[in-house]
Amino acid sequence: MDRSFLRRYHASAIFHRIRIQPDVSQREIIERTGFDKSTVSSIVNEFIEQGLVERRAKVSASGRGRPSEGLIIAPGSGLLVGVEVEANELIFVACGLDGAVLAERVLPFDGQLAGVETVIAHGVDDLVQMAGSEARVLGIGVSLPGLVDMDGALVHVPALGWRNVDILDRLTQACTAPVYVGNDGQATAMAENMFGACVDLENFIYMFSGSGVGGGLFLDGTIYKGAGGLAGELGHIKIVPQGRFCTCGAAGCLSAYLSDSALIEEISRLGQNRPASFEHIIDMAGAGDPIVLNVLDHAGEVLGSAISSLINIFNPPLVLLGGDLATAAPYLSGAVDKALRRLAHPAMYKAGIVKFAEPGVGGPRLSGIALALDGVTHAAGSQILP
Amino acid sequence: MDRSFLRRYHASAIFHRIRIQPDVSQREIIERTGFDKSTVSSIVNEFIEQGLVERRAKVSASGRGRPSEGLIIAPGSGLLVGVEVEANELIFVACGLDGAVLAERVLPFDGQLAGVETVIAHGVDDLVQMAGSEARVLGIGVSLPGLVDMDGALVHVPALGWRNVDILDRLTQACTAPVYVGNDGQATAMAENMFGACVDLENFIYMFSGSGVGGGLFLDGTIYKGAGGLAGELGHIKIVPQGRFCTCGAAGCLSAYLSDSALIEEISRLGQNRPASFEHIIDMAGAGDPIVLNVLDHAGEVLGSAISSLINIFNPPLVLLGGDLATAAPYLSGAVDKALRRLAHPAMYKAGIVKFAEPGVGGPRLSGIALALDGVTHAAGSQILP
DNA sequence: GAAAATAATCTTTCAACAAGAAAAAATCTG
DNA sequence: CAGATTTTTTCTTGTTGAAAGATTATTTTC
Repeated sequence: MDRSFLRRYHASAIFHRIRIQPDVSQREIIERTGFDKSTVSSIVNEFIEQGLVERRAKVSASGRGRPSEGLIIAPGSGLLVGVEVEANELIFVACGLDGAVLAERVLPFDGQLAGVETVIAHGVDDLVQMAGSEARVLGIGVSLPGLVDMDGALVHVPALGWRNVDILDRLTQACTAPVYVGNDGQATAMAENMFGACVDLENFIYMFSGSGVGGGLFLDGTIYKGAGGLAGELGHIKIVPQGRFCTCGAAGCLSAYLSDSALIEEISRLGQNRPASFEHIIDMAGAGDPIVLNVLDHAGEVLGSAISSLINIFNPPLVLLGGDLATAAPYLSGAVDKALRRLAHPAMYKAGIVKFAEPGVGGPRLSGIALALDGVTHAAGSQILP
Repeated sequence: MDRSFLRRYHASAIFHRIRIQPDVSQREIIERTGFDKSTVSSIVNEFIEQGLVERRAKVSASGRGRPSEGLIIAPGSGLLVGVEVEANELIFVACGLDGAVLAERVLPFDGQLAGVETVIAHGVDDLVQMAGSEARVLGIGVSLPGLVDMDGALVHVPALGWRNVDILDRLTQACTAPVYVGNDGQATAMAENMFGACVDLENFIYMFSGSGVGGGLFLDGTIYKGAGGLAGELGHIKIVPQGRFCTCGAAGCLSAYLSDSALIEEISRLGQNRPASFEHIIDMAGAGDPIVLNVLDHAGEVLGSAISSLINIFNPPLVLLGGDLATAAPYLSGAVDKALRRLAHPAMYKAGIVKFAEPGVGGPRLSGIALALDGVTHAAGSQILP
């Protein structure tokens, strides 16, 4: 820990406070963070000099005394690009440092490993054109549906069959701005903390489903990565001894009961209609298909059991469920709640501790942006914050 | 984070470095921690002035140049007392700040809640007499076999039937030295990090069994307590859907398959001999009792499944198994290893990632001491470190 | 218009790290 | 054996950055 650690810590906290609470005054920052007024004043002025933060008169004439001045992240002070790599598409999002979305684009993706870095680099360039901002691209965050180690290498992407790809190196070569990569579960958890349902929460567990089941552990204010960077593989919690086989090679994993393909398999095994996709399952459930409803109910039970383990392990104030879990919320939540009441430790379970994310809002689409913003504000060598 | 945060951080790191590596030189500290030589010199000298640290000429004349001076924690610089509360006994240990055990005593315990604080306070006083040290008692750490919240209140002790006891307040009233309380699993994990198998490990998961199954999560250099202080209840991970009933009220918990009483039940259900205790089980296993061996093998399988979940969740470099799990290691490890190879994610599983603690050594007996030392060196208001 | 209230800044002080010189204490070398 | 060399530790000086208090700025209230 070197000399300027405190300065960076304070600067980062103040920056994010302004970001998540636009129009805060210095006094509010002081109250909330407990930092000294001189510290806040000095750092805010440094930000303003850099052009990172702007002041504007507060609309609300609050009372007597000198009115406070609102602080906002200067909209044109920098550009972030987020890329979400999925099995069959690439989602590009461009944001200001304040997290305001400026442009968005989805490209189909064939899953070819050869040349991905070029495809992504071009996609980023095109999106920056579209965004039409003069601001410099400060960081590119790439969220990946697989295991990403501490060095930014992809260990394994089950959905695409990739193994041992030094994706960070490749992307850094191909792109002109600094690149930050990460696991999708971890990145989405970060996004939920930065922009979504978990702003101002110091501890929560995030879990999502889709082609697989993943998650992120947000502990004491940051993503917990574990010794190798791979922590948070919540889809491979064992829930049934000698249970169904999973893509990871093991048996009885949560993912083998909850992923889209697992649900599709189970529904087609029990009935005569094979759903073509997860959206189709939701349609069938909406139409009242009893087999689908039954399968989803059982999935909810299994999910509730896994969540109760997580609650007993982490004693979290919130477990947030996203991705297709959030989409299926109406058909899962009953069984989940029932399982939780039965299985979670009474001292750690409280009603409302498990929430479904708003489908489509905030989190997932911004997972790449979260990686970029985290990189830009925290990573060593980044020059954005003092 | 106030001004002296860095000083405290540095002082704490230097103190513990000297503690776990007696006879280090300043230069070694500098190399290991990366702190500046001035910082180390200044803090070490402050310690020496306080009488907390002593210098002594190093025996090994290493080479040419000025020989380094070895630093040790001054043996008489302070006394710590650790108390471990168990279902039927109280274990008292007195140590110096260096962790050297000076006295030890075990008292039978009737499990009565009324007056425990007095019993413990007297036990502490007697032990301090026995230790025969002039040093002042700097802290008393009390390790409790139940859920301890952030305020030091006991939420629930299943083995004793206690609920909602403000044990910290009571003990603080009864004792003359500062008291620190904690959950046994968390405290033992701390002890393993301070004195045992996990010195210098930043991340590991500790799990133990006995009258119940518990654990501690050591993440990024500290015990993770969760939002409410209750994190680490690894005994209540669900491993079997609709499984055996557990003392926590749920079903299918690991504890219901692995605790001493669960093993006793299972063995007596399958055979005609009911073991009187866990020690008896080990004797029977040693004698080659096929039923006992079979039950332990199955327990190992179940344990391996739970550990594989933990590995997939935390990506830890080590999972340490203590308590009666360590005692039963010869009869468990085969099944555990087999389950791990089958169930843990190949990217996160490495041979040797799961270890059994040395039975009786280090960890458990020092769990109270770990709480005391942690309190004395980290807690706000403690005046030992600057 | 003066007083009171509130927000932000400025000035001074102090703690703590940082860098380099110097001192201390040994070994090596000719 | 004397001086050179090496290594460890301390001392001196400089700089950063937070803490505290006074000051300034800007409003409302009376």
